[in-house]
Amino acid sequence: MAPSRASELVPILEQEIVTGTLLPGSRLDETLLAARFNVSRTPIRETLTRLAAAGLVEIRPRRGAIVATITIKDLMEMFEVMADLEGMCARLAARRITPEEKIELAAAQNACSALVGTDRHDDYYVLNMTLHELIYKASHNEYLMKQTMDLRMRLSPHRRLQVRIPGRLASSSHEHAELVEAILNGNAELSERLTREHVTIQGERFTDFLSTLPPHYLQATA
Amino acid sequence: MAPSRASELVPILEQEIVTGTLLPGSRLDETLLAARFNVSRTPIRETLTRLAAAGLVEIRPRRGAIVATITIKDLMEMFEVMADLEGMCARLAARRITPEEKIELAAAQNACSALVGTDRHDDYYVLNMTLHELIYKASHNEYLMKQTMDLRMRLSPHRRLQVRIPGRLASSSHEHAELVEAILNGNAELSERLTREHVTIQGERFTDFLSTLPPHYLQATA
DNA sequence: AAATATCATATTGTATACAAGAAATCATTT
DNA sequence: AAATGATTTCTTGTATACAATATGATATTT
Repeated sequence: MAPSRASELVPILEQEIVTGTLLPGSRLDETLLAARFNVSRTPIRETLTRLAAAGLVEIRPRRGAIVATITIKDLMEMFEVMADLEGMCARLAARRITPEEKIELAAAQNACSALVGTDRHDDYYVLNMTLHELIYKASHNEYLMKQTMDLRMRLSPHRRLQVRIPGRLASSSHEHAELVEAILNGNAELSERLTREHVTIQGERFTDFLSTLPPHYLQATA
Repeated sequence: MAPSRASELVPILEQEIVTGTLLPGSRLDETLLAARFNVSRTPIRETLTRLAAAGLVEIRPRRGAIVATITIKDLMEMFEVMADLEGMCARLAARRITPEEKIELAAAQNACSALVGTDRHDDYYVLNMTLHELIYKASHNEYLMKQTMDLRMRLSPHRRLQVRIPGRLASSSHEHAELVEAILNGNAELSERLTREHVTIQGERFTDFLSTLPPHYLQATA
């Protein structure tokens, strides 16, 4: 069955927004997009509607669509929820992880820690993502996994804001090691707590984070 | 600014799905809906796309839209996440509730408990909803509130399945009293735990719940 | 008679045409 | 020269027309 054009376009634009090729605030002109993909405006509109539902695009009535912007307030609220969702994943993973998944998780942790001290930040980013996704999966709750990955996707256009903190990679890796051990040991409470602390931006790190924000994040909600 | 026809139709169909006027599995014929609302198929399609993104409608490529069905597995997973989201709301509410919100919460709790022992189940349902929403609001995390209410909405077409358990109303009210007290006392950990236990279907109640399910919930994912 | 293949019908997905509202430009006034 | 108002242009939102696929009915074969 041939998929509709609209459903083919969703992941393309999604990717461009998530990776930052299309920056928050960019206008998404229906006619231009239609010309670019050689389709009419109809499937473009459907694509934009879907991306809007995922929170990646903002549709302002009669005023067109833009890549979703976000305020510092939104960002803080989403990180707060992200910490809990990931915490829940870890808690359930500690209870439900299978022997096969344990092996995968341990392998991912080793691959990750092997990159500490190197400058291969992009590789680390990918492996880090894999590690976290293995934990989501081990929760054996697909709905939770989807919600968590959706929020992660929605945050990702803004993620690079927090990558720059010096020494973060090393300490992050150490936190991972502890967490993976807790999950492998089946310690649900500890796994949840470690994850929340790992994801939460707290104390001085939070001030550092705020200071790196471009000013437009501080303006009021659109 | 005149809102678009599509955005007007979303809450109408949403309501009909949530209240069960449109039952899970019902076909949503574009032409029929267009005739019913005196619009063309275009805004109908946009409406259906939006409802699909919210999980209330299932769009099967080239095969039309139906009111979303759900399997027992989906239902269990969603309830599990719901327990955590509401727990998080309660935890944050205990920390952040304002004096004004405390007064509202106490009032809602009193109104709720006043109905225990009566047969006004519909009124109780509404007040119960209000009480829970006050807690969401007191979390002072709008994103969390929205996510929680979205999931609640998505579950509501299937909610009446669990209402029937005898004595549930009384014990539910007692749990509320404890919870409200914990929030008013600022006891975050206790508030979270009580909420999770309140929302989670466990032990014998779970078996009761399963036994009330119509058989089609047990079939494999579509 | 049951099963399969073929054809007709109906419904979805896309393109285009049209209508209505917002933004931009230009002229006019102070 | 700046500000305000009217007009034009451009973009979105809706309707309709067309194309492509799935469903259902009919006929044919075993």
